[in-house]
Amino acid sequence: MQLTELELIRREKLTQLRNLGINPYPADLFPLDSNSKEIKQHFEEGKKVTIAGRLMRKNIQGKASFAQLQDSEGRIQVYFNRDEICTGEDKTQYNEVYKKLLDIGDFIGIEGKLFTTQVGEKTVMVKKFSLLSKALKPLPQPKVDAEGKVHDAFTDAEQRYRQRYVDLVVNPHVKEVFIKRTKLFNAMRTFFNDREYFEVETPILQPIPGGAAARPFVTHHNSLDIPLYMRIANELYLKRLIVGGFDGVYEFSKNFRNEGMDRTHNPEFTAMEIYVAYKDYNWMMDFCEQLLEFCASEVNGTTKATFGEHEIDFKAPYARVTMAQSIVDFTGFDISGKSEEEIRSAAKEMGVDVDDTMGKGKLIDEIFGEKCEGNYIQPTFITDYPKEMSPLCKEHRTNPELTERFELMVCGKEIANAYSELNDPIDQRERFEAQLKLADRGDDEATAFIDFDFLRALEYGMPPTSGMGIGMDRLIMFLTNNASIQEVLFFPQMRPEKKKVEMTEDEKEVFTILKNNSPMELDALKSQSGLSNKKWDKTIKGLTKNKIVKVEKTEEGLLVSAV
RNA sequence: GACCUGGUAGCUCAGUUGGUAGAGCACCUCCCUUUUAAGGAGGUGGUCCUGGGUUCGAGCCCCAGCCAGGUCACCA
Repeated sequence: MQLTELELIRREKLTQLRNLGINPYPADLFPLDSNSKEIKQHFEEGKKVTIAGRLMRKNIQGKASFAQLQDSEGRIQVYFNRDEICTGEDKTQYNEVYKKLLDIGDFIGIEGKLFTTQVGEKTVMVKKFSLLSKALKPLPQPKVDAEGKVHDAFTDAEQRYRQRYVDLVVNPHVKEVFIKRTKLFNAMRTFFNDREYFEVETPILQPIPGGAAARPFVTHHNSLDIPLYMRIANELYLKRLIVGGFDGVYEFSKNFRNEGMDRTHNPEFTAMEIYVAYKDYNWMMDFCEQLLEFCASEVNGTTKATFGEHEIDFKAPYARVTMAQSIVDFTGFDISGKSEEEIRSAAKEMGVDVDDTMGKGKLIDEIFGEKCEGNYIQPTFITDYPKEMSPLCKEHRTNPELTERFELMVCGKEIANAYSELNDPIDQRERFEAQLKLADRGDDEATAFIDFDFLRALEYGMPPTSGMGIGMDRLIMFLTNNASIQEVLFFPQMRPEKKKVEMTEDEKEVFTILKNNSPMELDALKSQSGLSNKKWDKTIKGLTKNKIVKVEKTEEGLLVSAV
């Protein structure tokens, strides 16, 4: 492993610490009794505290020094004074251990008492400190100046995602995003649990990937010798539980879709799905806006949220527009009662890209997606979707071409999708079969599997039920003003890092030639290697740099020898 | 998948027709007992993403590739 100078220095310090009898990775617990936040909130002059955290700044002024300690709650200033720490003659603890052997990033424990400095900063006067864990790699050290401007921030997106631990240590705003993420989950749980809906878990490995139209990941179970799919949705399992007699079930579902990755798609993402018996989609719309209003204020302390250039407000109620009306609003074209061909040619006139594999529902969806969707900035329910694109949704009570479905749009994106669930087993079977036909016709979004066990469950009877799914990642993006899903996932999927080879192929080759004839003349070695000038130069420099070979000038000329 | 932009020190970034690789912070040494992004003085530190090519000479130009970000397309 090639170490940088900074890493070598820190490793050397490990040895020096051990020579002083200090274990840089002690096993015993550290009895902390406070933290940075508590100290600042309940500050008492002279109070004794025991705290621990990472050393994040050292500002040494001879025999005194100010430093900053960062713990899970934030940072607190600590004051190291030589004569406070070393009361006797031996000043090693301050002069050597603190000043020289402690680095930014090291975990230390501190016993001290609180005081206020002359400039009024709440500070811990260190009486005793101990090393809890030494950091061998240097952290980036962003700094904030008096005007609040950040210098040297750790900003490279690739490095931040690949090394999220570093990102979290040095970028407090990043940590804040994830705290809000968890607050959102907690708020939703509270909202559901208060209404006595029941949190459940359903299979992630499924023999049939159902409940959505998406390409699944496939794996294989050895003892059963069958393919298994990682779930793309949990809908069909939750409905089985409604059949089984639960009145309300919900699950935070990690779903997996084997599709492209971009700033709004990660191969694994989190959806929340909830199903409530004896309800319909009208009830669910009321429920949804109450839920989001509650969640937004739990997360941000207000129902308002800023997203890019938009100010959005999650305060209920939200506008409700039928899909047909929306298309009239933005295109002037009325889809009601029109045939597939009429809609297709209308779409073409509007400049919407359509083809012959598209059925009526898909055509309408294309028009809506192209012309309408992006216009809804404030939370808006779009209702009554075409039947063809909603195979799990109950037919509309007043129009057999439509379904009782809504999606909630925010900033032009869908964040929730809900139905009056289809509970007619015969209709459901026909809809699945229609999907198969669409799939055969070439629509790769149509579901190509029929879950017969799900149909069997419906045949035992499912009460009228409304269900809703919410894209948790997208919702938290809106609540934290992040345009990229990677910013709201701790560990977004990345291409694997290439590992660096110790010796290049050329270096190996040259070394092999040399090993059998060491030492040999440089020119001879060069011509035997058959490398171009440039390549030779790079190779021999690489080898000498890593102290694998040595070049010496002698009376006979340049000699290369293996080390 | 297409196009655009980027990849240089631990971090943030400069780098002139193509002519000895730079700055700030960090780090190291010395001085400094209540400071607050940055006290003073001196110093160390480089696979310029990778591989080819052009050239006397490439961080820079050309070709191919890798990785990331963005825009679109596709997809919920």
